[in-house]
Amino acid sequence: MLRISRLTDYGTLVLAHLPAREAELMSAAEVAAATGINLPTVSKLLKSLTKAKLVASGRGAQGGYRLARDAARISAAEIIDALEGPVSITECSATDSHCDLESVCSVGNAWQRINVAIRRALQEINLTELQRARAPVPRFELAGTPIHVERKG
Amino acid sequence: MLRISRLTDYGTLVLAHLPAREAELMSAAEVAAATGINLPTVSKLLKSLTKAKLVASGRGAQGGYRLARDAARISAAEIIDALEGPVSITECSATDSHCDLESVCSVGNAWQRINVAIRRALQEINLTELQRARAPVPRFELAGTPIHVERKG
DNA sequence: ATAAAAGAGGACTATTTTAGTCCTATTTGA
DNA sequence: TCAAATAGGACTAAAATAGTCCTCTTTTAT
Repeated sequence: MLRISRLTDYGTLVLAHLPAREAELMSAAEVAAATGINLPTVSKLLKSLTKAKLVASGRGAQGGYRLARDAARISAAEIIDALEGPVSITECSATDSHCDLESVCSVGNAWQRINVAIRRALQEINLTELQRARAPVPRFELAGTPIHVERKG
Repeated sequence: MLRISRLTDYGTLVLAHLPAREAELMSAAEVAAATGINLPTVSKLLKSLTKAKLVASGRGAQGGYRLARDAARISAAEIIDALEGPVSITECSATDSHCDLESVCSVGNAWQRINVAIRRALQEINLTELQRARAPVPRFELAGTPIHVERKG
C-alpha cells in the first residue's frame, strides 16, 4: 500500500549522488557506477528528471547531469511527480472524473483529502533530508494529535 | 502517486455501507446492490475484511456481514492493511532486507521513515471520518511546520 | 431429513502497470 | 569529422492487480 515505485526509489538515489547546481557535470555512466544501478535505467531516470527540471543536463562530449537547484529546494513530492506523474491516491480522485459509483459513493473524496494532506507533507520534505540517512525522524500532526514517529530498529 | 489500489477504495465503500456492530446482518448480494459493485468482487472484499476482523460474518441462510466494531474504531491504516497487506512505501523497507544497493544507498531508509509517519497518521483516521464526505479537512504537521490543507474545489 | 441460502476458501485468468532494454537522432568538444 | 554524450521514444518482459468461478461448509426453514 501507499507505495512508491522502485524506479522512484532509484531516482532518489540517483539524485542523491548528483553534483550540486554549479558543479561539474557527471555523465550517466558515472552515476551508474556510483549508485550501482544499470546504466540504461539510470539513463532513463535522468531523462525524466531532466524533463521535470529537477536536473540540468549538458549534451555532447563532456556532457552530463547535475542538480538544477539546491537539494534543499527539491521536494519529495516533486520527485514522485517527476517519476510517476501526478497520480493521486485513488483513481477517481486522480481524474477528478465521475465514476460509476458516484451516486452511491458516500466515501467520496475522503481518500482524496487524505491524499492531499500527504502530498502537502511530502512537499515539506526536501532532498537534503532524504540524503541524511539518519536525519531526525519526521513528526506528523493530524487533526490536532501530535504523533511522534520512532526509528524502526 | 502514493496510490491505494482500486479494491481498497471499493473496500472502504463496502465498509461504509455495512450495518453497525449490533445490527442485523446484510448479505453480500445486498451490499453489492447498495454499492453498485459486482457481487463477486464485493464477496471477495468481504471475505478479506472478515479475515482481518474488521467485519463479522454469519454463515448459512440469513447469514451476512456487519462491522465487527464501531466505525470509530476502524482506522484507515487497518483497512489498507486488510486489503493490501502491510506493504511499505518502498520495497527494501518492506522486507527490511539487504538490497544490492545497500552499501551505496545514502538514501537508505528516508522513504521508510516517511512511510512510518504516514502510516501513523493513517491510524488516526477512522471509518466514521471516511464516511463523512465533507468532514473537516485533515491537518498534517511535519517537522514542526503546521500545514493546513484546504478543500479542493 | 433435506433443500436452499449464504459465507469460506482458494484456484485461475485476464488485464494493467511497471521495469527494463534498445535503437536512432542530435549535440558538442577535441 | 569522429567520438562522447544526451534526447526521445519504441518495444519486450515481468510482476502486480483485478476479476471470475468452483467447490465446500454452515445454518435456517420446511
